[in-house]
Amino acid sequence: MATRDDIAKLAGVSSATVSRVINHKDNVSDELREKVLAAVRELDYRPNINAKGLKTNKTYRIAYIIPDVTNPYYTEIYKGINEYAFSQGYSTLLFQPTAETWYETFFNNPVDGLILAIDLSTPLKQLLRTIKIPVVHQTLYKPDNDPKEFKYKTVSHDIESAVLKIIQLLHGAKHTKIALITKKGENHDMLLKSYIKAMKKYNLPYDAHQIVSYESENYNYFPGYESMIRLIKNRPDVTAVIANNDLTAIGAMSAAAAYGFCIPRDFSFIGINDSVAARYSNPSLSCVKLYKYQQGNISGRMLLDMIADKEVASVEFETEFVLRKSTQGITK
Amino acid sequence: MATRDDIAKLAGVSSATVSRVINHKDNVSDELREKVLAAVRELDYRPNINAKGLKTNKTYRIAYIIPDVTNPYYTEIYKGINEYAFSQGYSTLLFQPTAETWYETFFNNPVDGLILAIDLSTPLKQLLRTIKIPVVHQTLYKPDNDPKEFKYKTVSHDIESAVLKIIQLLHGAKHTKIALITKKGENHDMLLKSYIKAMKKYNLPYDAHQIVSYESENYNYFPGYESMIRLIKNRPDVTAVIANNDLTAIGAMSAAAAYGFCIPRDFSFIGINDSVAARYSNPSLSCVKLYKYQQGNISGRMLLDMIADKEVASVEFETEFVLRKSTQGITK
DNA sequence: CTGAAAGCGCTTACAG
DNA sequence: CTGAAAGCGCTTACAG
Repeated sequence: MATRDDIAKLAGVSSATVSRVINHKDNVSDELREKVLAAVRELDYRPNINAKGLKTNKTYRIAYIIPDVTNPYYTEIYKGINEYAFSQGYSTLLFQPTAETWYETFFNNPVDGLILAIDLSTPLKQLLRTIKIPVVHQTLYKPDNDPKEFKYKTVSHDIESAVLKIIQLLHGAKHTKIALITKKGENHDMLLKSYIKAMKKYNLPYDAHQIVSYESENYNYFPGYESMIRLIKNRPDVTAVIANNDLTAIGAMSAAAAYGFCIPRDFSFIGINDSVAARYSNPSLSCVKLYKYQQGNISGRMLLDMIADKEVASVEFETEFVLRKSTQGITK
Repeated sequence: MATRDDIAKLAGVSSATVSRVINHKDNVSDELREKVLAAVRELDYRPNINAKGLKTNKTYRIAYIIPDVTNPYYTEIYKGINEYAFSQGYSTLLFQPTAETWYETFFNNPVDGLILAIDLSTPLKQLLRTIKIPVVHQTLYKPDNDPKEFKYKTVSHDIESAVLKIIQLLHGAKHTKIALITKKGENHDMLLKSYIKAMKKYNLPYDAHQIVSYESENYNYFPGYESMIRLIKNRPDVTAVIANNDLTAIGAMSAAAAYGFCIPRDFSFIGINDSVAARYSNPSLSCVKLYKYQQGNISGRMLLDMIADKEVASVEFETEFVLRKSTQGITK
C-alpha cells in the first residue's frame, strides 16, 4: 500500500500538504491540491486509519450495544445509525456483550461514543465515569434523571400515549379484560405503569394474573410463548393481550394456536414495534409502530454531534397504531 | 489513560519488557512478569490498539459481509464467528455494503480477513486481488473452482443431498407436483440444479411455472409472498412448495393464507435454514436445518488460521430435516 | 500558503 | 532474560 510519503514524493510536495488535502483543510493552493489529488488517484492511496487514530486520539468508530443481534428490531435501528455514521466517515460496531465479555470487548475496541439499547447498569455507569465518552441511550421511555458524569442524551418513544391509545381502542371495541405480557426490568416497569394508568383511566379491572412478567435475556418468540401459556392457565377469560414486543406477541399467538384457540375470536393480540414479521404472521399482527430506522439515524446524528462537542437535545418519537388482523372489534 | 511507559516506570522495567508480558512472550522472568502485571492491574492499563496495529500492520479485526443485517440467518452465524474471534482477541465487523459504499466501507475499516456471505462478484475479486487478505466464503454450495489469487476457502452446506431428501420424503407422501421458490443468482442456480436432479430421479414432472425465481436484494418474507401469488395464479394444482429460505417460506404461507388456502391441506411448505421464526410460524414450518452457529464458529476459526498462515481446508456441513406442521403426509 | 520536525503508543531486531 | 533505540504512518503547532 502507498503511504503518505509516496504521495508527497509523487506530487512533489511535503507530507504535511498531503495531510491538508486529505483532510479537506482550506489553506492549500489549488495548484498543489490538484497535484496531490492526482497522485492519490494514481496510487489508489488510502490513509492508514491506525496511524491517524494514534495521532488524533480518535477511533472514528462508535459502538451500538444491544441485547440480541438476532432480533431484527435492533438491526433495523443499526441500519439507521450506520447510514448516518458512514456518511460522516464513521464506522459502527455492533456488540452484544455479556456481563463477562463487556469490559474486554470494550477495551479491545475503543470507540469515540456509545449508543446503548440496554439498561444503564451500575457497572456500566462506573465504566463510563472512567472513560468519559458520550452516550446516546435508546429507551422505550424518557428516564426521569440523566447521569451527569458523562455526556448523556436519550432517544425514546412516547409509549405512555401509545398504551393509552391501545387501551382506548380496545375499550371502544368492548374489550374489558386486557392482559399485558412484558419483560422484567427498569425499562419495562414503565410499560407496566402506563398500562396500569390507562386501565385505571378507563375503569378497567386488572389483577396480578393479568400481568405476565417474564425474565429473559432477549425479546423473542419464546418468552411470549411461555407467558401466553401461563395466561391461558390463569386467566382464560382475558380477551386481549398486549405484548412488549412483536416477536413476543407472535410467540404468544403461536401458543394460543397450539392450545386450539382461534385468533382474534378468542384472543386479540397487539404488539409493540411493527417489525416486518408482524406483517407476515398468521394472522397479521396489529401493533404500535416504532420508528426504528429514524430512531437509529437520529441517534447517530446526536452521538456524532456530541463527539464534536455540539449542543444536543434528547428526543422523543410519537408512535402510531397499525391495524391488522390479530384484533377483534377495532375498526380504528 | 495509562500508557505502556507508565507501566514500565511503575514496575521499574523497560517498556520492551512490558510489551513481552502483555503479549505473552515466554522469555520474561517470573519476577519481572509479576511486577508488570501488578502495575497493569493498578493502573487498569489497556494497550492502545491503534499503536499496536500501526506497528504490527494488523488490525485485529475481521469483517463479515452480508446482504441483509436484519435477517436473523446472518446474525446467528455472526454470533458463531464473533464468539470464536473474540476468544482470540479479534473483533468482528458486520457490513452490509451496497455497490456504492463497498470500497469506502472497506478502506475506512481495514481488516485482516473477510468472511463473505455474498456472491464473489467480479469487482470484489478485483479488489481482493489487490488487497490480498484471506477470505472464507459461506455458500450454500461448494463452488466448482476456487480463486487462486488470494487465500480462499469455503464453508458450505450439502444442499444437494438435502433437496434430494426433501423430494424423497414428499414423493413418499404422494406429492407429485412440487414447486420451488428461489432467488436468482449464482448461489441459487445450484439450488435449482439440485431440485431438477432430484425431480428427475423420482420421475416427477416439472415445468417453468413450477419454478418461481425472484429478484431481490435480500431473502425475506416479501419475495416469498409475491412468488406464492404467482404460483397460485399459474399452478394452483401444486401441492408442495420448497423455498430457499425460512422467511421466504413464511412469506409464501402468508400469501396462501391470505388467498384462503389451508396449510398444509392445500399446500405443504418446506423452508431451508431452520431459524427461530420457523418454530413459531402458524403452522410451524418444516425445514432443512442449517448449522448457523457452527458454520460461523468454524468460519472464524478457519479465517484466523489463514491469517496466521496455517493450513486450512474447506468444509461442508451435512444438513438435517426437521418435521413440523406445514407438511402434509410426511411422517419421517 | 508551505515545509521540517516532533511525537502519538506501540513492537522488535539488536546487543549484551 | 533485559534494555536502548528505531520506526510504523499519520497530524499539527511552529516558523517562515
